[in-house]
Amino acid sequence: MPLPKFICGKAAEPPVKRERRKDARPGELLDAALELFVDKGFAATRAEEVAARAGVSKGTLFLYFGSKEELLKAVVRENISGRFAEWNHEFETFAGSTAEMLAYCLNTWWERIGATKASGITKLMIGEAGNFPEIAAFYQQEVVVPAQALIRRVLQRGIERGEFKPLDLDYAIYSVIAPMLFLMMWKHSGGACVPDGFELSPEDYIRHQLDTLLHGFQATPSTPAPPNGGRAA
Amino acid sequence: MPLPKFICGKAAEPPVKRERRKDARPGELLDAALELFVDKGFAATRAEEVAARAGVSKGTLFLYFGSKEELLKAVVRENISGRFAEWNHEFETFAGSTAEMLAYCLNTWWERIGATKASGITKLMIGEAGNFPEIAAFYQQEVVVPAQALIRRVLQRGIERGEFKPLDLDYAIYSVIAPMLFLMMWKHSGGACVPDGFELSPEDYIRHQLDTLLHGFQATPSTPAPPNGGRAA
Amino acid sequence: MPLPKFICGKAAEPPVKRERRKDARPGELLDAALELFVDKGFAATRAEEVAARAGVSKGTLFLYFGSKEELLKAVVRENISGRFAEWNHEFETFAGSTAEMLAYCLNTWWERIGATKASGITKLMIGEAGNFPEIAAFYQQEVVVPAQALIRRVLQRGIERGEFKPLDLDYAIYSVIAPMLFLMMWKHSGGACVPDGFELSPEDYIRHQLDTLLHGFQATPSTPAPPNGGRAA
Amino acid sequence: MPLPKFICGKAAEPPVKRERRKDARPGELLDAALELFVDKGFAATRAEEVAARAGVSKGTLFLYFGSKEELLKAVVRENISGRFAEWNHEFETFAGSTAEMLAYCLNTWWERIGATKASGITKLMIGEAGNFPEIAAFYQQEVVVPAQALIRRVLQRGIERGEFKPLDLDYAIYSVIAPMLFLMMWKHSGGACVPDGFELSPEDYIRHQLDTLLHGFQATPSTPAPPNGGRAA
DNA sequence: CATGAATGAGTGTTCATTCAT
DNA sequence: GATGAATGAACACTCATTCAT
Repeated sequence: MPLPKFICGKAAEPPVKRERRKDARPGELLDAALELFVDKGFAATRAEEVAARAGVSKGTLFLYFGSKEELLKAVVRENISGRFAEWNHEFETFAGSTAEMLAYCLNTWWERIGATKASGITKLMIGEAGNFPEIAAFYQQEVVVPAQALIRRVLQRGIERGEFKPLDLDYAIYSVIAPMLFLMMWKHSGGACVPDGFELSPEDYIRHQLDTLLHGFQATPSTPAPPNGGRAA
Repeated sequence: MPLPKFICGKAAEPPVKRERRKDARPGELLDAALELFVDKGFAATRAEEVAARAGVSKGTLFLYFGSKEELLKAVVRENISGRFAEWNHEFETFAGSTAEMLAYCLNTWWERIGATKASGITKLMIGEAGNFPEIAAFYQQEVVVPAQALIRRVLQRGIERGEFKPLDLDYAIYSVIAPMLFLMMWKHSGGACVPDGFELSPEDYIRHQLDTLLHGFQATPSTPAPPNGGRAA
Repeated sequence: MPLPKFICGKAAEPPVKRERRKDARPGELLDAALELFVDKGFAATRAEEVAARAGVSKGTLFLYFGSKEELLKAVVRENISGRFAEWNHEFETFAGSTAEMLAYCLNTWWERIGATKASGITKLMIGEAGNFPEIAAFYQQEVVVPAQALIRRVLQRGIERGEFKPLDLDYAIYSVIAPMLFLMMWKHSGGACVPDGFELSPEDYIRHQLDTLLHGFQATPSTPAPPNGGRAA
Repeated sequence: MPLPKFICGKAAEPPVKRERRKDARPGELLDAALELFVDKGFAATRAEEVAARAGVSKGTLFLYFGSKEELLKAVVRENISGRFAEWNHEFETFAGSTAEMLAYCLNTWWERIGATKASGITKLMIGEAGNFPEIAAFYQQEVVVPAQALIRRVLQRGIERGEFKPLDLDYAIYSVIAPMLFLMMWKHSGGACVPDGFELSPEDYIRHQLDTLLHGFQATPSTPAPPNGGRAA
């Protein structure tokens, strides 16, 4: 029933270069998966596409990852683990002012995460958390919680050193996080958050946000808070 | 096989939601679809689930919507149409200060959109924009662009009336949008943006953000801008 | 992307007669499955083949049976349940000699089970018991145990009534069962037990076996064989 | 690579199963395959499992056997070759009574086949004959036919020597075969023929069957049963 | 010779979509 | 109109087989 293999007049088609690079595969697959999952969503990405983009066959994918879901988990782990340990250390030994610290924090985040493919993970998680509670929990515990803890510590430091006014940390934290979230959505939401053609310099945006944030955080012992600044009813 | 529903002679039986008015069907389907699409993602939601939640059969869904994709489009359109026309009008005739206007703007947005299921659409679009460029374009044009225009107009008014300092609008806009985006993700990201147990009062959060924003926007009445405000290196 | 359906010059091919006979389906599928499972083994039978033989599409199969394994379970149940209840009753009220009873037993078994497709189930179970312990247990409990109990009761009766000599029932039972097993293998083993062309009359074989069995069972070796020793009609 | 077989000068060193002699490979693979095929069926056994059990890699299996099917064929052939030649000889020169001969026959069969893994082949063939007609034919010709011929010859001898009454050999043969078949199914059917916990002594069972058989076969209707009929030692 | 990474045809299962009732 | 039985294309995953090392 199967047609003869070399029926076409051409020469015997090169018999499928079977490379052999066991160690390189998983990484390539994870990269391919990250990109496709972020672009098209988990459910809409076919396992075979991932394999193809990594330059291997479908079977090979399952040689390294037991299932598509395992692949997703691995993608999340791969792009996250260890980031915060390193980061926390940097901040424990930071010498400058807390304003500088916050600036360093955001800029570094952009460089290391925001500007890289890793930032797509957040979008991915937003879309799939509902279907994969296990992965969502993992992400939350490995990323969300440490990230917030880190920011909280920075702001706390500012308050303790008298650089920042007494802040309601539970809210202030999200003043810091929201802009980062925004940047990631700008990059990955396909226009669902920012009009397509919009030119945005993330670095400028971050600088801008820092201005605003620090302006709001700063102690300003002299200037009394505006009587009731534009506060909404 | 199922017994007739009202076989028992007794009286009781409250108005029984009537047979289900024909005309209401599409709306119920759209509601069901919105909820499920937001919860589980488009691809992971089965057409039959939507139908079941709307209390109709699978076939009926396709009677009203030619395909699952059409249903998605309709969901997006349904939850957006006309919002901005109404809104724009309100703001053209707004009398108070621009600070009040911005406050009104955010609070109203929360009431009418943020707090409702409609806010899930944004999450939905973020996840599916990549797979449905047509819908993404539609959403952008019908929602994202008008929304930004509206905010831009508000900020512009503040500047023109001397209430706000000269702002770089292209960036300032996103200082307003980011917090709203954050609130929507807080509600819909299933813990991918905010730790699960975190208690947040959206109203307080908005008030907080307004404080910060207005503080930053305000036209330095007396105090000269700090030499180099907390700007980060 | 998919090619137009009716591109070929012919008239529009009859659009797939969609019959609609819900109640008939499961039975047809079970029959088809029994036959194929017995012929080719469970693992080597494709779900689609079963569906095709039942005249439905692959999807329809899974509409009625959650999985191929469920189908196997259903096949086993379908062809067994209730047989023994009925049978036991017949024997409780049996009036004749125990020799006649045993003859009736074997002959009836052949008519109702051995000669029908149901006899293939035994072969099926023999082959698949290792892979489906759950089904094997079910089969054992529903078929093997009751069958042996029934035969034991018959032999016991013979002994109690002085028709049979005192038998070691634990072994005697299998003298009765082995020939039946043999007949099933003859039918279903594809020549692995009996040479292919061998003509065997099951009825004659059973008569033969009965002769031998009764000869061996019968009490009073001194007494000349009864004029027509318990021979069954 | 494999060391010379008896290189070690010392005494101790029990044969240590040596590195694994090249020549032994196919045999080990055949043993492993037999066991797995019998336990799980042909289709449900993975080539890799067979290799693993034989202590070699998947690739090696295909070095010795062109395909899984070839392996099956080899398993069947391997466990059959020459058995009957040897056997036939033994019987041609048998000196005792035919009753003794039959007893010897069954007991020897149990020792050499029934009690060994080879008995699983029958079960295997029963299950797979349908899918591998070629193998089935081979098995039939190499095993089934000779086995029946042998038994036929024994019974014939009994008749010719006046030890047995005139038997309808076509049926009598199967009175001998059925119990052996039963024993194999008892061992290999996973409870599909005999309830799981049932304790059966094959030797006792065979003795029992011999009694019955000889009782039925024996000539001399007038003569009371011989003091110790053809009973086997 | 032996290995095990790589392949891809094959199969169970799902689900959007159709259509006879 | 409404229904839900039926369909079949699509996809995750398996595993016999190949072949570079």
